[in-house]
Amino acid sequence: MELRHLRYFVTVAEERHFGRAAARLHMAQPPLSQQIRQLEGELGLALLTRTTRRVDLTPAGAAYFDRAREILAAVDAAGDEADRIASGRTGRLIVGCVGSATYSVLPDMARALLAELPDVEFGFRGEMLSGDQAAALHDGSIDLGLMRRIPDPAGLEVIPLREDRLLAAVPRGHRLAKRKRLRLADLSGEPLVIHAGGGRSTMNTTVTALFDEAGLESKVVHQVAETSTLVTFVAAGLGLAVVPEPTTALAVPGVVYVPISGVGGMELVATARQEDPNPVLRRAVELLTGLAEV
Amino acid sequence: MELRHLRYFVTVAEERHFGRAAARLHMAQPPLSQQIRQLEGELGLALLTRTTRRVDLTPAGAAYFDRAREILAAVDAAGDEADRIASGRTGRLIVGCVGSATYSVLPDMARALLAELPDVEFGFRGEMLSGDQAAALHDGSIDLGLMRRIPDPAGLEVIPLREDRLLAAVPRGHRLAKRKRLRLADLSGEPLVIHAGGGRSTMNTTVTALFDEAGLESKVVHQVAETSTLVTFVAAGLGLAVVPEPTTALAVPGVVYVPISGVGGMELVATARQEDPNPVLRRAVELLTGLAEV
DNA sequence: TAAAAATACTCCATAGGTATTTTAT
DNA sequence: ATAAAATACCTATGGAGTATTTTTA
Repeated sequence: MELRHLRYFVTVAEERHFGRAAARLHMAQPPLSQQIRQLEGELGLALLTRTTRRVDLTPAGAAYFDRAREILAAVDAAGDEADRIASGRTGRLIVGCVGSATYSVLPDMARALLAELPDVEFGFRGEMLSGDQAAALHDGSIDLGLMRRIPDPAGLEVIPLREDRLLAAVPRGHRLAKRKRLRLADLSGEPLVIHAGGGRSTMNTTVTALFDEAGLESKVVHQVAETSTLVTFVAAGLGLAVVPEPTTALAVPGVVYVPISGVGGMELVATARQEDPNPVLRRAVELLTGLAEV
Repeated sequence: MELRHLRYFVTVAEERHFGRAAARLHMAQPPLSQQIRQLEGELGLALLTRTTRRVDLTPAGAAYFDRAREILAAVDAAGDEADRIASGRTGRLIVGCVGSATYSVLPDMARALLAELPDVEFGFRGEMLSGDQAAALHDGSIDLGLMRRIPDPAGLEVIPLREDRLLAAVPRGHRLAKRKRLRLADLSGEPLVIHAGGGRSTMNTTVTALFDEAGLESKVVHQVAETSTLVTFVAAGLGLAVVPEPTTALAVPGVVYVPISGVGGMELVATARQEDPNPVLRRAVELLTGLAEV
């Protein structure tokens, strides 16, 4: 059976006349009769009762008529849907994000994406470590990652977004809290709260490396999984922390942010599977490239 | 576009391999490739990404794959549904019924029909006058009528079901209530409650005709639309009534039913549109014919 | 270089056309 | 008597087959 049979049957059922139906279908009446008979033969039942004066639907034909119309509409709808997806107007996009960008960069980006692609279904996963995002990109559980630059982004496409200064998060009242700026050495010996996750966490690796390279002692008193917890711990006076600038969006009372001089910033990048054909991703990448240039 | 394209695409999408898909479809690989390309051409978009090592679905292709499977399943389901309807296993049947049969014959029949045709959707309309049922059959608002035999059943098929004796409904305590049987003359001069509806009501016509033919006076004090009201009025002592035997199923306290001798019974028949092709109706008619013979 | 899809061509099955007959009102 | 569907037969489009080339991992 083919869609042709359904199209022909629907037209005959609408016209209740083989001649008029054939005209509407731009074909002759005999082949139309043949095709309808062929359809009835395949179904093994009568869809129409014909006399020379009347063509009528049998009860089975009436039900089949309804179904056939639904099927033909579904065929059209499937094409339209595919078209919307292919053009990037509809689709799904799961975005991962590191903790430090979850509270300022991610909301801004979500706003921009939703404004530009209103019919796209977005999923946002905050507080993901950069290394976990790379794995999630490969296994397909996210389509786009907002992460720190990682050493080996094999098979991944990297779009630079911004460079974030490093700040020290200091409890109000601490001797360093009044400083306009400070140097890494000022933190030497101070109790530190750092990100958990070891090598999978870029913040953990970076902070540890900075102290090591400068030959300074890092006295880690706590390792926490979420950026929000990190800041809360500082506010509670449990220690100091080194954070990228967007973390200041977490304006927790009792925490003061002081820029650290003499250390490089941390790059925030958007990452996607290389040559991922998802048109929504392509449009999102274009949009992010534009935003980064501003 | 034809179902062939959907079948081929679904198979390729399932196998992710043109060669294996072609084998499953019992055809060669080149024409399969051609048909898929033709489908993509008609849709104006890519459904698959092919290399010599991998065949993958594009996002649009993944969506189209889901839809195509739904559509193919719908095509099968439509055929199955038509088949069930054609064989009378599924369908709709609206049954009309006269008041006197609404309370005993109709429930028995409903039970029998539902037992035999469990997937059929029945609709029952009780308390319909025979004339109204004939009209309802012609305009399609009922498919089967349980009615009294009418004089001119043009275009209708009539199946005799049973002959109902006529009884007098008498209030308890009335002088006739103790009689084993009575004659029509005993009712002459008594206050009568009869069915409303004039010529459209067979009960009305029959009772009126019986008195006229016997040259007896009929003293009609009330005309009511429902059989239940008729019996209630008798119970309330407003008058006597002539009713067919199945009405006794309405065992209202205070009403005694006494057989009337010397008058014919009233035939109850099932009526349907002549040559109505509805298989459910055909099966119902068979069933009723069987029941009537018992 | 080897596996797989695409291309080039050939063939025939069948969708669709024309002429005519049958059927029901 | 007539309108309309069915039948008979013919034509030709295009779906499917075979042989070969191209591509990429």
